[in-house]
Amino acid sequence: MSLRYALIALLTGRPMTGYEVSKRFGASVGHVWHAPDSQIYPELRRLESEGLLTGEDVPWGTKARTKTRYAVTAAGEAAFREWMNSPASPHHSRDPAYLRAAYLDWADPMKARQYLLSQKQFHTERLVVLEATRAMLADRTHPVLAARLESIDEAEHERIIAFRTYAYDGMIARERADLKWVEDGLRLLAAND
Amino acid sequence: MSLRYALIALLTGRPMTGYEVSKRFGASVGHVWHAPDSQIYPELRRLESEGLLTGEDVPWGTKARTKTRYAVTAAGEAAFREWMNSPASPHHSRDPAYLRAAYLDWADPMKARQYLLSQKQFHTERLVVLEATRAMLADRTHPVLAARLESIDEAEHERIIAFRTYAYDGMIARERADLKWVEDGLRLLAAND
DNA sequence: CCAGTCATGTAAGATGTTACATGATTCC
DNA sequence: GGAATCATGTAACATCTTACATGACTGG
Repeated sequence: MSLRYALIALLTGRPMTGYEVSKRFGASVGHVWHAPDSQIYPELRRLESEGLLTGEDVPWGTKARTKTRYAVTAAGEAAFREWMNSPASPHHSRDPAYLRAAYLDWADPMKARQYLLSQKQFHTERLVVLEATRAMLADRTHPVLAARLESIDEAEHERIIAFRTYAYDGMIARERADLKWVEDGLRLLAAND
Repeated sequence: MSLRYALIALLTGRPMTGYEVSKRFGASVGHVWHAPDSQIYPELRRLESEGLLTGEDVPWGTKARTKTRYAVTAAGEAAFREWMNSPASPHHSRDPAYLRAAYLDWADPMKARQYLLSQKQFHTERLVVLEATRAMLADRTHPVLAARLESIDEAEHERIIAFRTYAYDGMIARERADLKWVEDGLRLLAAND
């Protein structure tokens, strides 16, 4: 259910084609919510059919080819606002990392170490990307944020930026906690073998 | 795909009926991996049909009623070990909390505050439960862990407990980070309104 | 002219959620 | 006798993953 709101949220920044949306989901939005193309295109169509987005055919290339540029409608903004104001259902996290960690005694120590090292690399890389994105939000060089700010009263800019960076602060804090945890795991393995 | 390994992992502690498994998923295992009854019972049957578990009918009550007690087979242990040794696919976290946080400017400030307060309560309560469970693992009063240890050479006990508590340390650290983040959010809201 | 990007999906299957459904047993 | 617990699901639907599929356009 969150995918649709992630899509609307993104498109409040500025209108985009499905392809652009899909690229964004591989980058900044993807940090917050991941989805593959095969979910994005159909969901955009569904949102359009429900009147939360408009799909405008714009010419592309030399021939009579077109691409669809989606924009949020007033109804879409209202639906998003309503979702934002609705109470959140408790979120069950289901992270296989904890399951593996708890039963690491069942793994070959070599493989366990390899696993933790790959986790370490994953978190390290993700941390770099998150921090870079947060910096782009803070200094307003983030393209979608910049587009969004243009359509908004300047008095509100600071507030919007504060919330966007706040979300990244949470993700960054979590990554740091996870990274430290993985490093503890490597020490634990080393101590045991 | 992880549900089945969570089930096998739990049952390596000791044999259980579907009902006991389901209760455990509402408690300690549930911290690591959540699943409702409607997933648990069919999956246990599937695992039995694949030979990873055995289902033994044991009498229950006075009449000819029976319940099924599941136990891990050698094949089940092998499959679990194999999974533990396989490289982990990158895990895409999809936490609606970050999506909401990033767009908190769209919410009514009152509702945003209520939302964050409910998040705070959720994390606080979860933290208490996680710490209590971790303590029970550390002092070996956790029933499933205790049962598991009985069937295992004492030289290995420390190692097993270390990994079980290590998993909880990760979840606890994450909860603490999330809690701090939520509190920052409340301060941010207060500063803005 | 060829590689990379832009553009848009379908289809099948796995997984997870929500709601509903039923009855025995045990303990007070 | 009644409430809580034990026991076990089905059914419908939503969501997500994985694999496959196609072709035009752009820049070097």
